[in-house]
Amino acid sequence: MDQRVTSGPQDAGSDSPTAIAQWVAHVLRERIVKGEYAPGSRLVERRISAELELSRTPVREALKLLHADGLIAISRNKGAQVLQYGMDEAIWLFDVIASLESLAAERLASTIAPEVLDDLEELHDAMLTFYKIGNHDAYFDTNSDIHDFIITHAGNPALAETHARLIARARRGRFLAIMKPDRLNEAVQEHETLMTALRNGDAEAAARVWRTHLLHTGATVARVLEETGLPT
Amino acid sequence: MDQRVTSGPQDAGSDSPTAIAQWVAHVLRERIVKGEYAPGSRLVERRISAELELSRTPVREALKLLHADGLIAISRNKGAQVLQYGMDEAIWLFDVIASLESLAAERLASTIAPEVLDDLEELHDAMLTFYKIGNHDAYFDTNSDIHDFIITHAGNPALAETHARLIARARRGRFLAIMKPDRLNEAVQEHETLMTALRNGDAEAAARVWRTHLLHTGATVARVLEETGLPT
DNA sequence: ACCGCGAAAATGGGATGCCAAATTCGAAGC
DNA sequence: GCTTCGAATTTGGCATCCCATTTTCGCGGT
Repeated sequence: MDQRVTSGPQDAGSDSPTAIAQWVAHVLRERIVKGEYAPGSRLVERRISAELELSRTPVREALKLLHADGLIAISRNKGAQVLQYGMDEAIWLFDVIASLESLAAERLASTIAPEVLDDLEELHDAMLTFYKIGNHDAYFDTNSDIHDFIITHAGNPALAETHARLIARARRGRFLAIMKPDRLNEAVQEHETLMTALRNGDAEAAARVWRTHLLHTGATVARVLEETGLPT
Repeated sequence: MDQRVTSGPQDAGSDSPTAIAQWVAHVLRERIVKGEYAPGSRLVERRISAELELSRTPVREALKLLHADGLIAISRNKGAQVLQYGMDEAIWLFDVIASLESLAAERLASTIAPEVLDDLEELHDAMLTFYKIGNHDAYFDTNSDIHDFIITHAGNPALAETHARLIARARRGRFLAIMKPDRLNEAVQEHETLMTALRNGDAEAAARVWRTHLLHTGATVARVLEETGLPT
């Protein structure tokens, strides 16, 4: 297999430090998220270095990054192994994400400036449009943008960092779980409720609906994980 | 090479992989938390390797760990730098920690087994005793044990990991902030309220009081940071 | 056939050398 | 005396080598 496709390490912002390691981490992360590396797969430093045609050092750093992301376990003479991902993991993960994004929504509701709200309204409208015309890819992308927007504009860097640490694992579930139409309707309604709360500056309502929204999403992911293949 | 120093890396559980890097990280983390390395200090790989008498590799890994802890920034040719820590950082941090521990308390309240509650009662009683006799060190240690206990027994590994990532920074503030007596009384009362909620299996009340408790703690830390030296 | 046992291979951790980029500092020019 | 430019130094990133430990696997004994 040759992942050395039309985009080498140098494409990913060579100016930033440890750019190569981050590129390697990105490549491996995508493979794990997309299931190309099944849970339990062994990621051997020397094999990956040979495949990507670089030394073990950046690969090793990349594996540490994936470990920090919670995607792999690293043991001494067994290589890095892709962690299992099932119902329990999804529930646990979204429980935490729900708390964090709820906090973000709460803080955002009480501090949001009109022009920031306008930007969010635009994203929201775009999402609604994609929803109505049935463009699922664009819908999900815009949906992710909205969630990121809320986290980013909550004004809490520590919150943003903590959240960022968890999204890789969340994406892992979302990739398997193409939301069902019924859940989709509910999700859109929850988004609508959040917007109302933000417009009214109702922090408590924003926090509540957003936590519920994410817990529902987690439950949906867990359900899909249960229905499809049971890893482990 | 033989890096055998008094109280060297091999003391910290040589069985686990990357034991040396973790030992180095521990050493440096303590120095940062205790203010031995002031904010803005430069942590140079080669200098630390020389001082600890080992090669740059484990030191480099340790620096990555501290970076993941949010204690330092790493830039290409300037060495790792200790991040600032002031009011804002403390508020941000405890906002997130409050959300996480609140979730833990909520989940624990609805699932706690009687024998687990008994263990927690013991910790709680011990803390009250230390409080009454004025043993502040033991009080704070037991207090930390209680917080850890709640996180650990909430039954959510993702939550525990996420929380663990943040405590290093929290300790940084707590080291500067020896709580004031008035806040201490309030804190003890909040602990008492939590225990009541847990005994009654009242998840909502447990979540509410525990979040309040941690937000108060964060505010106290911020206040002390404001009163003492203003870094930045 | 089956069970040990030991050698060989696999594998991650650590040490070290080299390189590129950035910072520093002194000398030259104004 | 002040500014500017360039060379030397500093410093982290990457490559490569060696080592300890674990795993694997084949051979020999029972």
